[in-house]
Amino acid sequence: MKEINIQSDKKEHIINVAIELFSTKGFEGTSIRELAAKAGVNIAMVNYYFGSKDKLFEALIENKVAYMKGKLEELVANKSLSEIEKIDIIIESYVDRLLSQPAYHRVIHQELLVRQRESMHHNITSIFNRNMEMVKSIIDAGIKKKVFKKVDPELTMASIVGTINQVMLSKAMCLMLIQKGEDFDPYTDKAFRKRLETHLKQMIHSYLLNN
Amino acid sequence: MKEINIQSDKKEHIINVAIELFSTKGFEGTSIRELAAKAGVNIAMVNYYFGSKDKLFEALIENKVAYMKGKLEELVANKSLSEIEKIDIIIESYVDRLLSQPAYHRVIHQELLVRQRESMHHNITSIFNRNMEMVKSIIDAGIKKKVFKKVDPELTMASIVGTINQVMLSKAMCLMLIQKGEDFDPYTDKAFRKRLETHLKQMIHSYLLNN
DNA sequence: AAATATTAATTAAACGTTTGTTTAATTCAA
DNA sequence: TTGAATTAAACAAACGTTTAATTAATATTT
Repeated sequence: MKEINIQSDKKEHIINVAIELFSTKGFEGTSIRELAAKAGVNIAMVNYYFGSKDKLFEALIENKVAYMKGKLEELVANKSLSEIEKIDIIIESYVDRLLSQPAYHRVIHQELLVRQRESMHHNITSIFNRNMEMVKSIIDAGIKKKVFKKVDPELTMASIVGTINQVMLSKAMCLMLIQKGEDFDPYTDKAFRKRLETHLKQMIHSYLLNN
Repeated sequence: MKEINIQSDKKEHIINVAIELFSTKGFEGTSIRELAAKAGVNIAMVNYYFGSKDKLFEALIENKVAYMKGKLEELVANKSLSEIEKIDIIIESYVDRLLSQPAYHRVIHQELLVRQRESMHHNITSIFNRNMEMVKSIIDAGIKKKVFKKVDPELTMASIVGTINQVMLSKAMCLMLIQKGEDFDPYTDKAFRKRLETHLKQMIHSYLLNN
């Protein structure tokens, strides 16, 4: 069984090590030598598999970006759910997605923050934009039905994602925020995930809902 | 008049060029040669003034970090303002501070995201922590007086800062968010600033206030 | 089934650049 | 004339990448 897709396994292993290193040292701050050493492969293997350091980075992004692709479209089209239920599901899935892959999302976050590789920057923003359109259409529908107040749909989206991103920004800051010791890991802790979900739902509910 | 503090002027000029470059290319992604060229000085001048690239970065951070230092303490102690008025002032000053220096705060943001220079990371988080304590004390006071609901003070802070950070993350994404063209600059536009302030105040009001 | 040929995976070494930093000489200002 | 400011050149180290040789695995032929 081990023999099946050895190359893919090794490629994926390199990608996973790269995510870990890029997330804490940045793309430019990580050398191929360091990456190869930590992954336990020869320096030349990275270029052998991916062609270049830049292409490794592209492969890293595309490897996981498809995740949750059609899910939002399904959710919007679903007619058996109310608008606020849809918003709740979005909050839950965003929290789940970001907290379960903190290193990967920190890499994406970096790429959004700097503008070194313009095409990749564009890829990420356009994906985010599509998600934004979906959320906006849900909020607009809620406003039309007068179950939602006349809020700012775009900035509401920014508040949901921004709150989670703020917590994901730095483990050290997150620990300060929730007053825990260094050994505590907020991103795997179930109770913290629940706390974040509850806060977001309550805040967004009181902002969106009439009465 | 020009002759007064030529060195400080030049140091500050280098710092300002560095902020611009670091914010779009990252610290590791910016070379001293590129920085010197853009600042119109010799390569050796950077080390002559700051000692090293790392120390330039430290100087860059400390140069502006003191800004708004005591203001929050004053605000908390002020007895002629209600809790919600204090929160509003905090929102206004955060929006103002972040939007008027987008490049600088993107550099800080990067340094929080990666953990290359541990001591600087620690400096930034501890400053943020002090601010957080202040906001928390205001919210706690509001809860005690029963003008605020029993909310999550820490995550409320995360929502305020996180919303602004989300908008500051990428100009391209911000433009998508607010559906404007490439030539529009959201960070200098007064109307956008007002829009962000209004959204934050309304959201936080409906979350915090009883009735 | 064994031997051979072919392709893929892996390696150590070297490549030319670029990096941050330093030197030693020169210009400028007090 | 003294000290600071500025320069061009050189430094070693680290960078991403390539090469050429070797080992391992797969396919083909006897």
